[in-house]
Amino acid sequence: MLIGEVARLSGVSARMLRHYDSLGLVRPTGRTVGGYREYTPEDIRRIFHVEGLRSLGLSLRQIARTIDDPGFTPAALVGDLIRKTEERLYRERELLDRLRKVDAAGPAGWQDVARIVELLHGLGSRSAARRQQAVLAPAEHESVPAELLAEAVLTESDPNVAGALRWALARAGGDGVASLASGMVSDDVDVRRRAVRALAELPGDEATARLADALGDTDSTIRRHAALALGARGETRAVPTLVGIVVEGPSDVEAAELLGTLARDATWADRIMDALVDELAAPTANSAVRIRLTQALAEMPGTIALQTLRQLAHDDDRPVALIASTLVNVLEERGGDPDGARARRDAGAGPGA
Amino acid sequence: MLIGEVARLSGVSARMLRHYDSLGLVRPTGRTVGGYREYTPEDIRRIFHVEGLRSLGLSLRQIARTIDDPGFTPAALVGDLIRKTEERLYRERELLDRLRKVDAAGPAGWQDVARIVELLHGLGSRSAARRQQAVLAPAEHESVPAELLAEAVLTESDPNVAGALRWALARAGGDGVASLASGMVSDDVDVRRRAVRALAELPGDEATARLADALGDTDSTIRRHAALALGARGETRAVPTLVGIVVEGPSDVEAAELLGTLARDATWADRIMDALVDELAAPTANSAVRIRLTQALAEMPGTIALQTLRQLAHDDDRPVALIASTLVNVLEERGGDPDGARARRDAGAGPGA
DNA sequence: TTGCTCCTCACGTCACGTGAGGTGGC
DNA sequence: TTGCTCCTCACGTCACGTGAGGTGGC
Repeated sequence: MLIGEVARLSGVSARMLRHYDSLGLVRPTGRTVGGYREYTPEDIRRIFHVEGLRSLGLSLRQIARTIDDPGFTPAALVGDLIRKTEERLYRERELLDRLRKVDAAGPAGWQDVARIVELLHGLGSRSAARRQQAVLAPAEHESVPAELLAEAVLTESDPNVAGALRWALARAGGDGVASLASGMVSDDVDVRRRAVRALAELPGDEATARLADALGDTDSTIRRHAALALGARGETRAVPTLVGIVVEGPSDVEAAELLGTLARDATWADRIMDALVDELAAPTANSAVRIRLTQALAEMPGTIALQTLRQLAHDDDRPVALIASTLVNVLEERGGDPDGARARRDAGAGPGA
Repeated sequence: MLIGEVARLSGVSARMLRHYDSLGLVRPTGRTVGGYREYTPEDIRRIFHVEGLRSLGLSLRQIARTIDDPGFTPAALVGDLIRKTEERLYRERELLDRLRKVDAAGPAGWQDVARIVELLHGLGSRSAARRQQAVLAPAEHESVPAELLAEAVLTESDPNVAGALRWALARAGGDGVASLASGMVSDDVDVRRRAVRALAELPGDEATARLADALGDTDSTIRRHAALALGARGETRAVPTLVGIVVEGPSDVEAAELLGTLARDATWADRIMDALVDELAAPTANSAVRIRLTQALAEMPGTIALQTLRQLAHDDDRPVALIASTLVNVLEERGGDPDGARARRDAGAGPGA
């Protein structure tokens, strides 16, 4: 069979068949009188053998060795090819990830592209200092794609870098909310915690809505961050969780202050007072809890908590009674002072003490 | 800054920096009196810009265009790079899959490797005829890795090719059981059906154990195949499912014959009779079901079903009574004929009719 | 004078595609 | 004689590494 027909049959170009010949990989058994290569069926089988090995990624030189060198067994080389392929696969995946991030950022020109790549490179560094630098380096006028920052903040474990990322994200406006929202549904509680902290620093209704969702999270730290951020935005949805924070302890002062501010609305003043009084009467409330609740009462605006504090001044729990009576004195002295903060401080005991 | 220091700083070899220069990509702003390239900080920024674009897979020529041609915007090229990368990724995955299959087959020499690749290629063909040919082609003496056949049988939708694969798998011995077992836990019911049919044709205790597991499958077709195969192996575990097959209809004749064979064991004869009689009395049993059960009684060895059939000859359901009385006559004539099959055939009515 | 750095020029890599220029068989 | 197939030789691809042979600055 002449080279053209063999090429058609095997799918290997005539050029490559001549190349195989010159390398000694597949030498046609005969030649015609005119010098044409003549392939026997056995030669053709050999071509398919070679193509089979090539489809595994062997180079022509390696295939030549498989034929010439009987000691060259498959085991080691196949293992090596697997490792090499896995590595290429990994690099291709990384490349694709980078390309997709660049594409998503919608760069206007190649200068933008290079900047995004540089940022990605910096954010991907194993050194926290480099990551920090990558976040802080871009000049004022350079717009950094918020999505990239959002994605980075979800995986950043270093607190300083995370802080820088949240700061940069907030400065970039509300664009990262969608990415953070996807972090809020992660199975990884750490990712959700990072997401809620970043959302807390983002402006806008969209961020507020996500924070409201976070009030239903299974993790108490996440609920706490969400409630404090919502409270600071005047969102009364956070009230039950804020009361819970006062009960539990961590961030109770901040929560109490926010409850005081929210209680300037008359409707909510009643509800908040009711909630605090309920918690004071709860059978599970120990002394420390009741002290925190008493101190929180002092944050209520005007004198709406005065009546309750007077009753607490006669409480069976001595520390509670002492703090309550001090707060009563201060409140009575000040009269209608709408800001209870000074009153509480004057009561002497720090919160949670 | 001279080229050596730039190379150290940027990680780009001096050779490549000279190459960039010759391509016009990054021309150092100056030269020393001695002719040494001198790079300014701006030149170095440019090098990083180029490296950034290179990390996205742009060729040096493409990067040159991004610099020279202001109309050459990122959008189209980045999209194109993404597509190309996805395609390479796909091909690398396919290659890795092939390599792993070859590795798992543990070929002794390169001839084996080439044969396995050829088999994989054939099995992966879109043409059913080619797949068929790939299964049937290997010569008698060539050992085909059973795992590959097992994996192929799990995805083969063409019934002829699937039959050829099961045949080849059975011929290859019990080696494919592990792969088929992994198919038995697939979420895809079709995969499990293919697996059970292949297991049914494999010899050995391991295959038997997997078939026994399949009796608990949620799919009735799978339970049926498993029970029929187990029954044929004399496995009494299949009895409840075999009785169920008689009730349901499809393959009832085969199930009845297997129950007859299993009933040669005295202990099981009682249990099988009890089960059939229970089903005859079940309130859900309609006429067709009771006809099938009656015919199954004729498969019981000796005359153990004679008493029950005599009662059924007076059944309120006319067709049941007719078939039962015919079967009674035949059984009485034949006396202790241990094989009930002839008796049932003599009763005239086909099963399920 | 001795290292060191730099210079230019040029070959090799690897699996091909694509000619150029020429020839054999119907 | 005209197409068609085949022949050999050789260049180009792409991003480099690695010399060879030579020179400038401490």
